[in-house]
Amino acid sequence: MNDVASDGILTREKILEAAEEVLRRFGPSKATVVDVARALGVSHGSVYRHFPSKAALRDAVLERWLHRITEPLEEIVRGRQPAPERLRLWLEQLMAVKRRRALNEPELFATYISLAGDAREVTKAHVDALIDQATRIIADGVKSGTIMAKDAGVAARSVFDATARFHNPAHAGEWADPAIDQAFEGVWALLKAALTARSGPKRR
Amino acid sequence: MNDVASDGILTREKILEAAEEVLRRFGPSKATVVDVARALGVSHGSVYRHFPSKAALRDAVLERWLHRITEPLEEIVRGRQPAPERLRLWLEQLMAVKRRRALNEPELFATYISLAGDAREVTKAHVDALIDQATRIIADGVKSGTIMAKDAGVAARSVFDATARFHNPAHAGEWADPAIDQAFEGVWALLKAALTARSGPKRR
DNA sequence: GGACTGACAGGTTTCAATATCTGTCAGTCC
DNA sequence: GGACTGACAGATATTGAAACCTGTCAGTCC
Repeated sequence: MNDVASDGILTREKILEAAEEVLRRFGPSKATVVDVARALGVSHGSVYRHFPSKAALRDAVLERWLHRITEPLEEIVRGRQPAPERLRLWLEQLMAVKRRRALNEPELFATYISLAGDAREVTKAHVDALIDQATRIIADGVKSGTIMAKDAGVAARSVFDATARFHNPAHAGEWADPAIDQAFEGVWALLKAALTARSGPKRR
Repeated sequence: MNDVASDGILTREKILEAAEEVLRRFGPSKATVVDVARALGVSHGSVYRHFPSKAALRDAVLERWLHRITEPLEEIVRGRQPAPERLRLWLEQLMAVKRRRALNEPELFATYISLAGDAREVTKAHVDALIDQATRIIADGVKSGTIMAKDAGVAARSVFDATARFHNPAHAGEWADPAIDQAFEGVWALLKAALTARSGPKRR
C-alpha cells in the first residue's frame, strides 16, 4: 500500500495544503493528524517526519493563512496616496479581509481565535507584521510632512490598538452590527485629527 | 419544613444576594437555580415566583454587579478637574476596576463575558451608561473650551471604542501583559491630541 | 388567599466504559 | 539507506445511560 497523494513525494507544502483543507472542513476541535494523513493516502507517522507535533502543523497552516492577509496589504503600503489616506485605505482593507474571512472561512477563523489562547507566537508575529506595515505608512507621512508623530512605530501601534474593535477577532461578534461602520468613522476622525494636527506642545 | 433564609420573608433582594454568592462560587456554567434555592433554605419553585427564568435572575445579578462599577465612577464625572484630565482619570479608574474584578472575581467576570454572547441587553445598558458618563465629561470640556468636539456623544463613543482593548472583557487575557500600560499611553496621547487640538479644518 | 412546596415532563449535564488520537520507534520496502 | 509503515503506550475524545436541572402547577399550610 503505497500511494503518497497524487504523485509520490510527500512534501511539507502538500501536507500544509491537506491540513488546511482538513481544518477548513472539520474545524479546530475535530481535525486530527490522522485525518490529514488519510487525505494524503499516507500513514500519520509520515506526517510526523515533517512536523514535530500537531501544534506545529496547525501553527504552520495558520502562518500561511495569515500571510495571505498581510501580503495583499503590501500593495497599499507601497501606494502613492498621501500617507493619511493610505493609512485609512490600509485599515479599511484590513477590516474588510478580516470580516470576509470570518464569514467565509469560519472554521479557520475559529482556529485563529483559539490560537490566541494557546500558542501566541504565530499571532504575535502576524500583529508585528501588520504594525510594521502601519509604521512604514506613518513614517512615510512623517517624512513628507502629512503626518505628525514623534515615533512612527509607537503611533502605528497606537492606531492598531485604537482600532482593535474593528479588526481584532475577539470582536468578530460585533461586526454584524450595522453601526460598526459609523463607530469606525468616529474613531478614525479622532485618529486622523491626532495624526494631522498642527503640532507643538499644548498651550494653555 | 419552612425556614425561608434567616428571617422568614423571601425578597427579590435576598434572592439576588444569594444568587450572586452562588455565581461567585460555582461560576456561570455550574450555578443552578436549585443551588440558589438551597442557599436560601427554600424550594426552587419559590425563586420562580420572583424571577420568570434563570436567565432573568442571572441578568438581574449582573445588572447589580455592573451598577457597582458605574456608580463609583460618577464621583469622577462630577469632579472639578479640567475635562481632559477628568476623562483620563475616568478611563484609568474604569480600567482599574475591570482589571481588579477580572482578578478577584473571576467567576462573575466569566459570567459577564459569557453574557455578551447571550442576552446583550444588560451589557448594552452598561455600555450606554458608561458612554453617557464620558459624554458628560466631554460636553463639560466643550463648554469650558478645554475640549474640541462637534458632538460630545459621538466623541465619547469613539473614545470608548478606541480604548476597548483596555477595558473590554474580550481583551482581559491581554491585561496581564506588562506592555499594556505603555500601549494605553500611546492611545491616550492620540486621543488627547485629537480632543485638545486647536481645531479648524486641515489646511495644507 | 397568597406564599410556598414538591412532584413532574422534557431537556441538558455528568460519568464511566469504549474508541480514537498523539507521538514514538523498530522494522519494511524500494 | 532513507522514506514510509504499523503496532504500541499513554492521553484525549466520544457515547449512551443515569442523574440532575428547568420551568410548571395543583395542592398545602399558615
